[in-house]
Amino acid sequence: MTIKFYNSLSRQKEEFVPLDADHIKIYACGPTVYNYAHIGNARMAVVFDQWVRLMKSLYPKVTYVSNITDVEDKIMVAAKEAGVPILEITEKYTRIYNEDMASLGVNAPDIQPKATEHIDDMIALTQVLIDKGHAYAAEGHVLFDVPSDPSYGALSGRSRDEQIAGARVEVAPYKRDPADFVLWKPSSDDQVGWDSPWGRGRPGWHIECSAMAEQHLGLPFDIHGGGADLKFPHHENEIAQSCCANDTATDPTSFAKYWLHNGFVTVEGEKMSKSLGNFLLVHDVIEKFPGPVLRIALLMAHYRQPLDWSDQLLHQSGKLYERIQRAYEILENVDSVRNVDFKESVTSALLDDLNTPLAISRLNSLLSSIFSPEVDEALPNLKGMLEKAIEILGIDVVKDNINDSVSDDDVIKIETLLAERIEAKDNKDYKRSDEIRDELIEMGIAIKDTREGTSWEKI
RNA sequence: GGCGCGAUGGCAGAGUGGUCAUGCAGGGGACUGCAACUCCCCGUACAGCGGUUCGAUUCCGCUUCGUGCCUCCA
Repeated sequence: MTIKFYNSLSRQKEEFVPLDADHIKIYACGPTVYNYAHIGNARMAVVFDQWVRLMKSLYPKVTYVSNITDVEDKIMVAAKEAGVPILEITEKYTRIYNEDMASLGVNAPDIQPKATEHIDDMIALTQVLIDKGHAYAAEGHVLFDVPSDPSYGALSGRSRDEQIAGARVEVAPYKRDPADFVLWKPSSDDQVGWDSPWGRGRPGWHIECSAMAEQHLGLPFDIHGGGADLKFPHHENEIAQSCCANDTATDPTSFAKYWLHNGFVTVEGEKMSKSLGNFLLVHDVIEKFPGPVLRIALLMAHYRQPLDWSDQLLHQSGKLYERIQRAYEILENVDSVRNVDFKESVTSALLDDLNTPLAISRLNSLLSSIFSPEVDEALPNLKGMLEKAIEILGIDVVKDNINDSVSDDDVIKIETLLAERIEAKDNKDYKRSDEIRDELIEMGIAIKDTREGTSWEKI
């Protein structure tokens, strides 16, 4: 019952050994809230929700922290464009993010800290770095002194020389070293800012996660995660800040022991990103597809692999979701028995670096067994296995209440037509019965004949 | 330019040194008046070239192609 995963820091698959098996601590970098979340943002949320579900099924206590970045230059731009206060933007999109993720079956993090509520912590951490000679103030900025960190580059596997060679941005004149990054920057009067020992300003991006992770989890903690594009520079810089502040710069694991990174969602092979403009908003997609279908789609590929978003992916996910719903209908009056064959279970697939594609294939076999059980006596066990699988995969199986949206008048009309159709069928007047079916389809109603009679459903 | 990842049947996507992935799509059949659902059957997939091996899709090397990070990005 041990978890294995690919640790980005060691670049190999390892067995997860908790720092404290009685309390697992996980941090994952959350979104910057200035717009609707796109599918790529959702992948991060679903992947780490999946990790946390697995962890919570194995350990007595798990604390999952995932932040909201609510101070950032892009937010300031968005607020200015909309002509509203920053808070209005950040509150709106934080709420929408949480609602959208909930519709995908993502449980809220145990703690969801906001950057603006930790400015003091960031200032304090920045001061410590200055005091210890790892940071310096210059022209209202405070910069992290990268050459002062002997382990810098441990996560991303880059030497400083490589970065300089590849530097595509002009180096600010106040930087001592081109690789130095901002911990604190000055704000003009019309920009959001806080008072600090270095004047009125705002934090750089990386410092917030160092501050919030330490504040809420303590150091070191077990697992730190996020999207693969955060590995460098964001995560690299977090390690530098936290380890240097704690005089443990030579040991990158003194911040977080393991690092997990999810791959990207792509569209026609290219990364879905805001800059390319090829992104789809979760908010829009859930208008057309149930949340669980999106979640299944996001779990179709292994979390470290790219996931190509397409209509066919959604179609396939939708089919699986229908099969799950059908299985629940079949099992409606069966008592479940929780007695899982662990070796071949969905959970055991997840233990191996969160192999969701394998888990889904096992779910499919399970569904087949439910549709055609060797003996009916097997059903209670199968139901138990299904419930366990669905629970750990976070798939909300909701009975379609879509028929509720049909008006009472229409229901009467439908029932009348169905009664007429049964009569026609009894008289072997199949021409008439097919006509009735066509009429219903025109009304947007699909029917199906079962042993128990005819059921109908809004399309 | 530096560092990294990937290449599996029409599509998606696991996995393995030597017998099965799985799903979607497609074809055939069973069931049903017909549909739908469900069930059964059907495709000699592992980029190319070398090497290691009794044996490689799986290990090693090279080539080609694709893609990611190095700039805000999950």
